[in-house]
Amino acid sequence: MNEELINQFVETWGTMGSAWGVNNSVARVHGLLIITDRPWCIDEIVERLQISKSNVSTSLKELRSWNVIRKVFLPGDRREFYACEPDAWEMLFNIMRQRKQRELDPILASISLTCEQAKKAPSGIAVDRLAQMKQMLDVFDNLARLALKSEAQVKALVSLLPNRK
Amino acid sequence: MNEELINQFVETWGTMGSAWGVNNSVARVHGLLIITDRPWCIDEIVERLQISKSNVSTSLKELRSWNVIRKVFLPGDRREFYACEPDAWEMLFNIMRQRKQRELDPILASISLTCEQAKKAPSGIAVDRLAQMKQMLDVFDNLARLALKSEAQVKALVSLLPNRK
DNA sequence: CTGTATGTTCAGAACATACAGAACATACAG
DNA sequence: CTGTATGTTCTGTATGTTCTGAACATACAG
Repeated sequence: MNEELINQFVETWGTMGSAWGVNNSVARVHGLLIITDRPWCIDEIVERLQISKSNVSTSLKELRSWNVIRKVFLPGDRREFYACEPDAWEMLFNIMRQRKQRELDPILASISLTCEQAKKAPSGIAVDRLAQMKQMLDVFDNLARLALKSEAQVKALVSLLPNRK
Repeated sequence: MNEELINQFVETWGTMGSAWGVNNSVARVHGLLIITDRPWCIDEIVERLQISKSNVSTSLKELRSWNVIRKVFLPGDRREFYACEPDAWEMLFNIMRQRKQRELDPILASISLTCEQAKKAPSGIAVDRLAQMKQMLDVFDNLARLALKSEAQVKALVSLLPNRK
């Protein structure tokens, strides 16, 4: 078992999480499940990552809410194990779905409202600037919708992209 | 002057910032510059947003580092004014450029390294899972490269997207 | 039932971040 | 020069987040 490489990946994944607003512990647990590709139970994770059981429990709950891990029951074992979503793109889509819903949709609603009001208002504010922002967010919204509606096609499409030398 | 609508937008932009890992004050200042579309000096921002001068100064510095605002000198006024990048897409590209450089590139480098080592190693880790992750990050890298290399085309392309009803 | 294994929630400690105000730096007017 | 206007950096405090260990809940074996 190549402990050191696992650590490397887990810490990288943790760092990446931090950069994107995901708690470090949560991301490390996720990283562990990704890189080892086998089910882990809480106490094994506690032991492996040297963090408290409550922290692991909370992190797993968080990961479940993003639909990127699932419970696995091993026959003859009372403990609950967790394994990560096996398809990386599927994982990404699940995260996108959640983030769009939690973060993009409310913002878009709010900006649209402001935009509407601004058109009627006596003004003094940059109406077309505001419209530009709304338009940009709309584009994201549409891209996300398209991608999430046609997951298979997106997967196929990205595989056509030129590889960097 | 429509104070209330400005507040609405500024707070929304601040909230959005928080969701994407940008400090709330930084995002609010940015929002103010976006929505009013005219140059502001520090003390005006202090007065308008009711935050300290040091906070505004730091926030402006941060925004400058993302290349989304620029200094403006008004004739006959010693103060430094700031206005935001006038083109929303250009603003987005500038942010993408910075985030890619600061966050994606280092992660990609680290994962690539781990991936190489894993191929040679005695294993026990999920090599193909790791490769899948690397491949996904590569796709992002390529997409970002393409977009940033052909900004005009991207702007043209997104305008073709279907609008939501 | 009862005791043990397992998992979750809670409360406070440790840590990190954000912010205001003070101190400092700079540059210009007179 | 000197004093004032303007901006930046520093420092301590307040606020918020994360993490641990303990308390609590649940479920199963015997």
